[in-house]
Amino acid sequence: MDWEWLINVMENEAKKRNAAVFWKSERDPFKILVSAILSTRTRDEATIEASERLFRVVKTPEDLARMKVEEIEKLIRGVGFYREKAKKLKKLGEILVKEFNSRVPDKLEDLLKLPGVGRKVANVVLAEAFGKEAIAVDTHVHRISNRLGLVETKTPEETEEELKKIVPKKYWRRVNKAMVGFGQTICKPIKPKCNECKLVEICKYGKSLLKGG
DNA sequence: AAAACGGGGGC
DNA sequence: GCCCCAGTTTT
Repeated sequence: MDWEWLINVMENEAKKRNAAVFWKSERDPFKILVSAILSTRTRDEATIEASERLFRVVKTPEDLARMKVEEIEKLIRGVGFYREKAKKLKKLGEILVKEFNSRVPDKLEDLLKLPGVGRKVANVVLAEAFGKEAIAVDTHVHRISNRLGLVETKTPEETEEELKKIVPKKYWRRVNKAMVGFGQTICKPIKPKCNECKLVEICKYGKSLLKGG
């Protein structure tokens, strides 16, 4: 597989169609972490709006720790599970202050201890906030990897493991980002735009459609 | 391994 | 209005 080519195609399509990516042009690990938690089961457009409202008030873990849950709730309304997330964010602030010196940890095991942080969020933070080689498998990455025929997996965890075997490490971060943008714009869950897709010829799913499936 | 959890957008 | 999308946490 020519990974450079594959990733380029996906990146270009996403860019052309203005895929919404919540961490775009953000480099503060704390803000990336908070946005990533907000993004759980929520589209990136909604995540971006809520993040902007929240970050007008919240700049640091201390801010989250001292705010009332209801205040946080109001600011992040619009994302899924916003009441749960408000509680988690307050707790997140407290934990970061108490146990991590108000810094976002850069180790997977530490990140996974934080409320609202699972594998996907943790890997986004590692990749986007700390520039580490990590693959964050959300439903886009999972779906596209399987459609293309890169992997044949049932769970996101499997997808992460399999991708790590076949994708050269230096491409991990780009593959990550590229597939999310590509999934939002072309390779959608329902009605993917295979007729506009530059990858149909190499895509297991696309080829099966062309045959008349 | 499976289910619970809540809100928004497309048709 | 109904159907579909989107990870973490708990059972």
